[in-house]
Amino acid sequence: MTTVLIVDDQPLQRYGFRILLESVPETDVVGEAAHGAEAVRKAAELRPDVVLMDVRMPGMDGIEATRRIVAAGDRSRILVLTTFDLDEYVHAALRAGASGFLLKDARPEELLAGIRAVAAGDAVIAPALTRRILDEYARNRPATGRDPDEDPRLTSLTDREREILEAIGKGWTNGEIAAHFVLSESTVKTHVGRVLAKIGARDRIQAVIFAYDIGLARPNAG
Amino acid sequence: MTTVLIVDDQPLQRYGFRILLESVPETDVVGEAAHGAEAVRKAAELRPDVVLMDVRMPGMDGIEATRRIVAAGDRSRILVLTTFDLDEYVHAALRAGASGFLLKDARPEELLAGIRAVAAGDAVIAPALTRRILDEYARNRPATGRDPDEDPRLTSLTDREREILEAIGKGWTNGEIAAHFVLSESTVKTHVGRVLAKIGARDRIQAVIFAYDIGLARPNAG
DNA sequence: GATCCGGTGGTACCGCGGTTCGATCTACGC
DNA sequence: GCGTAGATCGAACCGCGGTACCACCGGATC
Repeated sequence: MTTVLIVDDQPLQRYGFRILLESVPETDVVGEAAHGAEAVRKAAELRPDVVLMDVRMPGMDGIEATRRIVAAGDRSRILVLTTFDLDEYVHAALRAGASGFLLKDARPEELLAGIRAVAAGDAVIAPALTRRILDEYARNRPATGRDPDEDPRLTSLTDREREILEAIGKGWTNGEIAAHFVLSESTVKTHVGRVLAKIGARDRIQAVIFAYDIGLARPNAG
Repeated sequence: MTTVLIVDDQPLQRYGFRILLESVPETDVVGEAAHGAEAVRKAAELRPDVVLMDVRMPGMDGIEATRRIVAAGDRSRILVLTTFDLDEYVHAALRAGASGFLLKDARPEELLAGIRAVAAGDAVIAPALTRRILDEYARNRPATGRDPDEDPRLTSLTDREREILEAIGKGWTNGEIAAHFVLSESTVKTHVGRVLAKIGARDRIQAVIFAYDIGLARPNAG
């Protein structure tokens, strides 16, 4: 049984959520809140498994409320809901510690599945938003300051050589690189040799260090 | 109607997917491939809306195949499927240009929903994986405030071995390490061998990466 | 057609890296 | 005194890494 706190400034909207959640046996609505401050208070008091959080609310908005609930250390998971898929909302909500972000035009089953996932400790994001987040993520992870592309020693590398350098940075042997890119080991050696020459490294170990220094490789904590 | 190309080296797995996809009216299986190379060829030939791509395959794997199909500029969307939720796979697949990443233990409805989303240009990720991606995305790199001393794999090292590991992290050769500490190269080799064994690295390159991961070595910007 | 570049592939060679055997020496604890 | 752990050194061995040199192909450019 998953306990849920519904946070939305519109009574009708809260009513709709309540009806939906009470129509299935696995969720139990333990409270409602009409604005951020009330949400923070009730979250601390009711300790729900999941908080369904609207973004736009008078007074304290859903983002700030999310931040405070997360900061309070309660184990409640926050599932943010909004009508608008503005990037700022998504960014802010996730930064604030939300476990999920769905649009209000989601189908009922999607919302229920989202609550299930969030309650289980997983995360959900509306597919339409996932696209944009992934684009950013795949493009070498968010904003860590330095952009590898800017390094002059990298601009001289061809696309393939850059891929090879990344592989070296992962600690792969020539054989592993060959297997991964489906090349012969000879070809890999040729590429590696050119990479080393271009970036001014005497061996692949210096190349690994180079990759970390310019941010092409990143420490993998934990 | 969404056209789908099924890529998996296991015929039984392909069969299962085909049965599932043919059980609903909205998807149409237009082809199958048993390995990466065939996938690339058939994707170019059949131009499916969605490619269901297995990761682990003999010869060219799913990651490389994804990269090539995306690079070819076909509008096919790739939905990567795997049994293992290794971060390495997820990273690689997304960087390769996949639009989605699901685990094979997904329920049939989830897979169908994923195909729907991907075909619509959205992206999907298994909730269990989304959690980790968001963690990385949301916390904008927490300044690696890790203390090397805390790592249990380091406590087993003697003082000398720890010095050696630091030297390895700097990219020094055995000869350079010997010169710096005024030792014979044989001794350095002995130490290095023990360090590798203790931290579980197969060669000094893995040791360098290890040193960066635990914060013993730090990227040197510029 | 000629040329250049990037990617791919092969052979041959050599040295470093890593392992596996040893071995001696010191410091410390029982 | 004895045992142990750590540091030091050596010989021999093998494989991977790196270099040198050459070759072929496809596409872009001249």
